[in-house]
Amino acid sequence: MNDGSGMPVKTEERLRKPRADAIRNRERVLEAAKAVFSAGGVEASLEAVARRAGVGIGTLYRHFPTREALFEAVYRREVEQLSDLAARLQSEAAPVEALRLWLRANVEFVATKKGMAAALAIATSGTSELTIFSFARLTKAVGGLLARAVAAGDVRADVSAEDLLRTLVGMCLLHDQPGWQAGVVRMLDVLIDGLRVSAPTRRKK
Amino acid sequence: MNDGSGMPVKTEERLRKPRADAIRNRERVLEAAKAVFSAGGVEASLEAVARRAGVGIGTLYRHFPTREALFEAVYRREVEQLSDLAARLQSEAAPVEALRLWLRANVEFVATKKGMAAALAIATSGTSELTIFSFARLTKAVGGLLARAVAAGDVRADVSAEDLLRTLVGMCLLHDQPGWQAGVVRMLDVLIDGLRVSAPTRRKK
Amino acid sequence: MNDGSGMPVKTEERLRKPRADAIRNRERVLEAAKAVFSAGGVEASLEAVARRAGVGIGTLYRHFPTREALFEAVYRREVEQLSDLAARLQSEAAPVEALRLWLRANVEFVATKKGMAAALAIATSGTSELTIFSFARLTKAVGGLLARAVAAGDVRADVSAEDLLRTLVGMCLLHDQPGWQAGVVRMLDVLIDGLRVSAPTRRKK
Amino acid sequence: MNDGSGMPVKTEERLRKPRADAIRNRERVLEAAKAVFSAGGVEASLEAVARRAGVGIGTLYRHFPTREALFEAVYRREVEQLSDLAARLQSEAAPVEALRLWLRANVEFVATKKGMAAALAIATSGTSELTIFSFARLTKAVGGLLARAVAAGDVRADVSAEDLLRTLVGMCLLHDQPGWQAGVVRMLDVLIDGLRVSAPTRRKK
DNA sequence: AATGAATGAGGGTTCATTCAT
DNA sequence: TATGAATGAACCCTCATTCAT
Repeated sequence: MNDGSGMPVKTEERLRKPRADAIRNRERVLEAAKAVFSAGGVEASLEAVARRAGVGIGTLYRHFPTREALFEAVYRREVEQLSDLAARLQSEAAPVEALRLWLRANVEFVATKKGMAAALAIATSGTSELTIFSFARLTKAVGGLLARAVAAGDVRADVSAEDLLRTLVGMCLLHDQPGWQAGVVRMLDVLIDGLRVSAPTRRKK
Repeated sequence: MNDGSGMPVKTEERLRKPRADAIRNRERVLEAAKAVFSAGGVEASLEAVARRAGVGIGTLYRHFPTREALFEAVYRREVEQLSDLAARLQSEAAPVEALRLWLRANVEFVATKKGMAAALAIATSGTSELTIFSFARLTKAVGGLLARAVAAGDVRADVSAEDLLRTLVGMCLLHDQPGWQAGVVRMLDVLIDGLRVSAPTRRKK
Repeated sequence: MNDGSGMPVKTEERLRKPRADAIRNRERVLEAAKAVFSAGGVEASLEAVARRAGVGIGTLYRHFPTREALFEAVYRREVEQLSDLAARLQSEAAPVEALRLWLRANVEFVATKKGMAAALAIATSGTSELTIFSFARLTKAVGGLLARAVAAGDVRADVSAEDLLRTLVGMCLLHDQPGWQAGVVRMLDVLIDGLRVSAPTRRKK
Repeated sequence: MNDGSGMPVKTEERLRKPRADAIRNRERVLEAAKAVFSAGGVEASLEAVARRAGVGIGTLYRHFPTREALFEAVYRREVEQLSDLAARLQSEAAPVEALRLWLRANVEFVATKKGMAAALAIATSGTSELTIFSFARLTKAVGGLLARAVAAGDVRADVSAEDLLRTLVGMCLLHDQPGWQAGVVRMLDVLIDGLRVSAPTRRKK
């Protein structure tokens, strides 16, 4: 899989040419898919994606042989962003605040990219090998924040990362009601208050 | 044909036509719909419902001329049961406990009748007039319990019934993971702790 | 089939009871069918007919076991009216005028009962045994008028009743254009002028 | 991939993609549609058309996204041929003869391509913008011939092109009876005799 | 590699017709 | 007899996926 050396070892002349446009097309499809899944929901047709990307449907299939593969590719980067954010918050905010901010960031994501809700739902309940990876990554992200808060003595220890993640995602699934975003943020605060070990500082809005 | 009494009973209010099979079929379709909506989500095919119910697709359409009508019929009874339970709990348990029990009852419902999750989701996010009614009814149920707890000074006043209901439903939506039920019950306790005005009594498992 | 006498001859007790409502229902269905076929075209659903008649679909089928049978029954009386009219015109108008009036009467029929066009079309092109009878009857009607005019020396002899009937019906089939009725009447006059043996008296409107 | 000349031809106006099969399929669908619409009327099922054409239903829809589009494609060429013929006859035959020949050509068309009857019927009674165009074209065709005959003093002036066209089409609609074609030709002659201003030359068969 | 034509399964829906009550 | 419930074939149409060019 990896050449490993800087010198051409194989006779595969394929390595040279076909890069530029192939990569551009792949990128275009990803962009289009994000937009289309956001706007039209997860059920959007792949033809619509291809059309928006300005490529043939066949090209889409070359890059992403199944619908799942495309979906995976689309939200993998989102998952990575959230994961990275968790790492950053670990060192940039107090334990409980870091947790709160990360949870809210998720809400933001769903608010701006409707497709994310489905993506997260799949990540948390899907059975495919691909989604398992994403679930693990997100669990690790929230688990790290949670563990730090527990270690600091701020948060009770009997709640698992999985449960918290699942709750978060569930809360975001019903994002079609007016005012859902404010409601979810409010409930996250309530939840965090419930998590606190003692004297839950009632935060003022 | 004969009412068994020996005397002709001609009063037209007598069942003009028995329809043993019609009733049975209607029931079967409802059962099937509950199961299928549970497994396949709200978008499940009506043909699948008919197939599972063991009736022709035409029969399904006769009883429920629109998809909406079927939904409505499926979840109306569940919604009513939950609504009735809330009324009963109002007078049979202490405010916070009543709230907790009702929330848990919802989880039970979803656990035993998978269809409920979809039903609740529809009730909380549907846009049809029918679902609006159901949403209102559930909101009223939880709102009553919430208001009582607030009035008793046990629970903070800045959380709306809508938000609480939506959170509950969201938490139940991902019910395919192993151990989801225990996790949700745990998170509900956390949530209630967060709702308490003071000294959250940490409940022991 | 016919009792023939005024005294009960058969032990078939069925002869007494079931008349009144059965006949009424048959009549109602016929009326409804005429209305529905007129309004909704020939493709109208039989359920719609039954609904309009206020009877069950089963009842409709009891009286008219096939769609064809119903259709036949509906337009048979219309055909009979046209046939009777031809007989009357034979003795009440001059040969050519009688022909003209009868042709126009057909147009009137179609104008007031849209279904008639289809009925006539079926009568002239249908292959079922039932329609053959109607075709024969109408052919005889127009044939009588035509023969009389030929015998009087007013009309050429090389046009068959079938051709004339078919032409008439065809002209009426396109009855959806605005002004079709006046147009058809005008063309019928032209046709009659063409039929005349000599000096076609140009009729003034 | 290579134009065979040995030199790269990059001009984009070159056929970007040959689609031998696509063209063949389109043609097949058109043929099938003509046949099926003829046999089963305008309401014939598109699935039947696809079946007869030997292509998948999806292919039919790709080429003709709506039923209307298929109609349009089917009869446009026929209408054009008839229109062109009218233009040619204007200069190649005496006024009345030109009219007669054109009317007969229509009969021929229907006789050889049964689909034409439906096509003409649609053209004369359809309400879509497409059919209006076709109706206008045919009206213009017959109108030109008619006007020339009127100008020559051969034909009465009080018959409109629309009426004449509609009559012609109606006459051809019932083309399932044996001997219909001879009958229609005969009636067309009668009609033309009726149209003549004076001394209708009785044509011998 | 890219394209887009072809395919057909599948979902929604209607209705003619049969059959149990 | 009258009723209307049940059935399923047939239509329409969409789209995921395959394949020839």
